[in-house]
Amino acid sequence: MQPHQFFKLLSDETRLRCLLLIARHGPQRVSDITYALQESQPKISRHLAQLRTLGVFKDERQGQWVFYSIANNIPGWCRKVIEGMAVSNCLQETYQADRNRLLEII
Amino acid sequence: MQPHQFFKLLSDETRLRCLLLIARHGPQRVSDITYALQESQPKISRHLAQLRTLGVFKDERQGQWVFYSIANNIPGWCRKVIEGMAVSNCLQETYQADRNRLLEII
DNA sequence: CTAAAATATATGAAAATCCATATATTCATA
DNA sequence: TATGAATATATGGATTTTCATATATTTTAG
Repeated sequence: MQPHQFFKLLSDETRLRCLLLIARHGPQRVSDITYALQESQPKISRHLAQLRTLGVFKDERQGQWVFYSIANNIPGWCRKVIEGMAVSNCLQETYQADRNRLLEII
Repeated sequence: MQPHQFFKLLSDETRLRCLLLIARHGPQRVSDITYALQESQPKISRHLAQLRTLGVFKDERQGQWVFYSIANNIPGWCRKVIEGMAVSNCLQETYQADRNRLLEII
């Protein structure tokens, strides 16, 4: 994965929201991410697929659900960026609201 | 500047090359960046303008030349990402070649 | 000193490409 | 069959790039 490709993933707010949610709260079902972000299911599915295709996420089916999580072999510099964001104070209401809705249901 | 906007800047390889060159070697003239990256002058000028418009770069005219450099008031989380990249081992031939061409001429 | 040429950078307009989204549908599992 | 997830297609819109040219500054010629 080239640096600019990784940053392109983070350049879409929906994908960034998915990533940060999972970075903070661990593996999540598509349906729960969809609810937390209040977006359509195909939209979420598409963005998760992009994150998976470039190797940032892995997916795992458990019965009727598919869980997405951060791939365990991502490059160190990616992990550093992700974790840097997760602890940063630059994240606004949107991200906080996502988290609150997720915590309602998990 | 919102996180996804900053990452969108880094999502274009030309902009990332400009940014990393300046992050490592300090303020540079447009013409020198153009030579280092071996791209057309208008192309470089437009990408530098984007980085400036969002507040990542500042520009300063010195006679006939315009120098671009990293703005001194960028958010800490941006600086962290930039410096993280600059010392990372993920940067490939392209970036190294840019640097070599720059060092030829400065 | 002034006018013209040369150099450096920016920009308007058009073309080409790329991206995100919506809707409808399909696939997979229970 | 019902639920959860993925995909196909169409579309609108944004982004990138190029070409030609404009603007600004410096240098050179007269």
